[in-house]
Amino acid sequence: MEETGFSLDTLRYYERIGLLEPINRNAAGQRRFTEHDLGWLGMVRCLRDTGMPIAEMLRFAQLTRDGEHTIADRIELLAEHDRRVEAQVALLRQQQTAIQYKIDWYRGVLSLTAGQNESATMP
Amino acid sequence: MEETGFSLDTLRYYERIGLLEPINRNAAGQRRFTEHDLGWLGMVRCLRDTGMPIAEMLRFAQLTRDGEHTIADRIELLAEHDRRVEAQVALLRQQQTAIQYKIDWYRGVLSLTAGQNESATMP
DNA sequence: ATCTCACCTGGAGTCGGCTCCAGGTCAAGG
DNA sequence: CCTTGACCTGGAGCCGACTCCAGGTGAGAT
Repeated sequence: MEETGFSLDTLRYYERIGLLEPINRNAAGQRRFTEHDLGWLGMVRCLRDTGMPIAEMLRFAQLTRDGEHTIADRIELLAEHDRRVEAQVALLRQQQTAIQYKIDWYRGVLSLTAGQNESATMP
Repeated sequence: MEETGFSLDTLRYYERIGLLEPINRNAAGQRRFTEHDLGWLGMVRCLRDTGMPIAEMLRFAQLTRDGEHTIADRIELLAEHDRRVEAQVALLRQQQTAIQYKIDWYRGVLSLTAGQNESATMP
């Protein structure tokens, strides 16, 4: 199995549920991914890793299958997802700040405690 | 139920699994969250929303229960999580760029098609 | 006084997203 | 020629994180 970045089982699963159109097989019935498949898988990876649920990816897949006249819909779908990603990043940044603040706070406690030990162990 | 940002069921679940220490009750047996509880819940929200699995939050909760001598461990845990969040944000940004690129590409197709229609509808 | 209603409990169910299993098929290497 | 190993299939199982259910309780409104 070529390194698509997904496990074989996951690829089979994606094909089963229709997120991938039926993959071509060689004489022995084994999947042979085309460049086209790999391109689509790249898209899937991108959407999945940015948190798009499978149900929505299925909708996107359906739109791409339905032809050129769905392009406006596809743009809308992606643009909305893009907005969600934007929001997600903003929230992550904010929460990261809180985590870092907490770490710094702990560091403060730690240096105070070290100070205490210092004076306690140096009478 | 006060707005902790979690559903009542989720709060009960968190208490059951030990992510929250047992919550004080009023005479009727209903939960009354203290400021301390709310502070901890804020932390939980922060960690959860940045993708920390419950198992790791449980570990963090255990460390805080175990007292001051675990502070170095807590710093380490949070610092490592912080690194993961950093990586997550970087990846999201990258993938967002790909999504935006795709949107632009679709827009290009769309304007070409519109152009075609234009010339097609204007003989 | 009775009704509504928001909470309580333990336990079971759901959902998304995989992941594993048993049994079978080919192709190539020793 | 036989074994190994990577793939095939349909279907079942698993995991994390909730979410819902049935039956019950006490407090306040009508």
